[in-house]
Amino acid sequence: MECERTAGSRPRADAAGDAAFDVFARACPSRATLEHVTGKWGSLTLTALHESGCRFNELRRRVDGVSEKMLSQTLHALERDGLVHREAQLVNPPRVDYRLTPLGHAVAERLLSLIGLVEERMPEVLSAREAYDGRRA
Amino acid sequence: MECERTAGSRPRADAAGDAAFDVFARACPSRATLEHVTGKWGSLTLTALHESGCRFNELRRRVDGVSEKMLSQTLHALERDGLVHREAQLVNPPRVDYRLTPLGHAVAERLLSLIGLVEERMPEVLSAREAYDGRRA
DNA sequence: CAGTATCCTGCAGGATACTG
DNA sequence: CAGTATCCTGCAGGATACTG
Repeated sequence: MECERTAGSRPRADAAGDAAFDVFARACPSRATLEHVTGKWGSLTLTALHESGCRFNELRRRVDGVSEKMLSQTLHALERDGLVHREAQLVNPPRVDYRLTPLGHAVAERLLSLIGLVEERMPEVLSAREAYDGRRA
Repeated sequence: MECERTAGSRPRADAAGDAAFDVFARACPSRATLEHVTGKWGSLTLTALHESGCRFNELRRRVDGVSEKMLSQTLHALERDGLVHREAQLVNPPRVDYRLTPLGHAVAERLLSLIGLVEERMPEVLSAREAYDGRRA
């Protein structure tokens, strides 16, 4: 599943006369998934669900600051990519549980490894920032 | 360097009367670095420089689709965070070389590990998408 | 409870022009 | 070559209201 990960790489429209054809749609599909995973709400949702599955409103509380709209949208994207499993019980009031799929857990682990590294090394980052700002002031 | 990673978590302004004080500035600083690293241009720049350091315009060619403005902005953010080292030679025409710092390489490796996983497992993602779209159509 | 539907706006980031 | 400065616009995403 290797392909150009470059974002703007627009494969030239070699079939002529298809001006309306969305060349971006042909861009590497893994980029979209990566954006779902690393985006602000996606990464927070993934790490929250990595701890344990839960219901919609509980998730809203765990992912502090997320709106209903964005959480719903994020969950749909992650479910569509096969990272999140949604299980709705047909009861009243409705009860819907979300949890990560095995793939979702695997992705969350790599993501947490990256996050962990950055957090560990924040002292270095912070002093680099001071040095950088000092050079300009 | 552990702290709440939740994005909207706004520590309540406990010191009264500082309405103008930017509470967001107190949010976890690692989140900003994470966004520089995982953002569209940040991730592309990091992986490009991980292969080898290079000059500005060479980098522009490697990171296909990036504008001068965004590449410049991205490099400043990564340099400020201590992930990229910038070395300018005072010659004419100017020559500036960019390369990753040791921290930059460490971060790039974890990032590439995440990207690699997602690319490996794209067949699963793609079939999950088909299933999801099928359920709705 | 678990969402969807609308409206609206700030700002990321593209296009373009200019510079040491 | 290696950038900076301006202008401008699409759209991510917040606020608000509504629903099965």
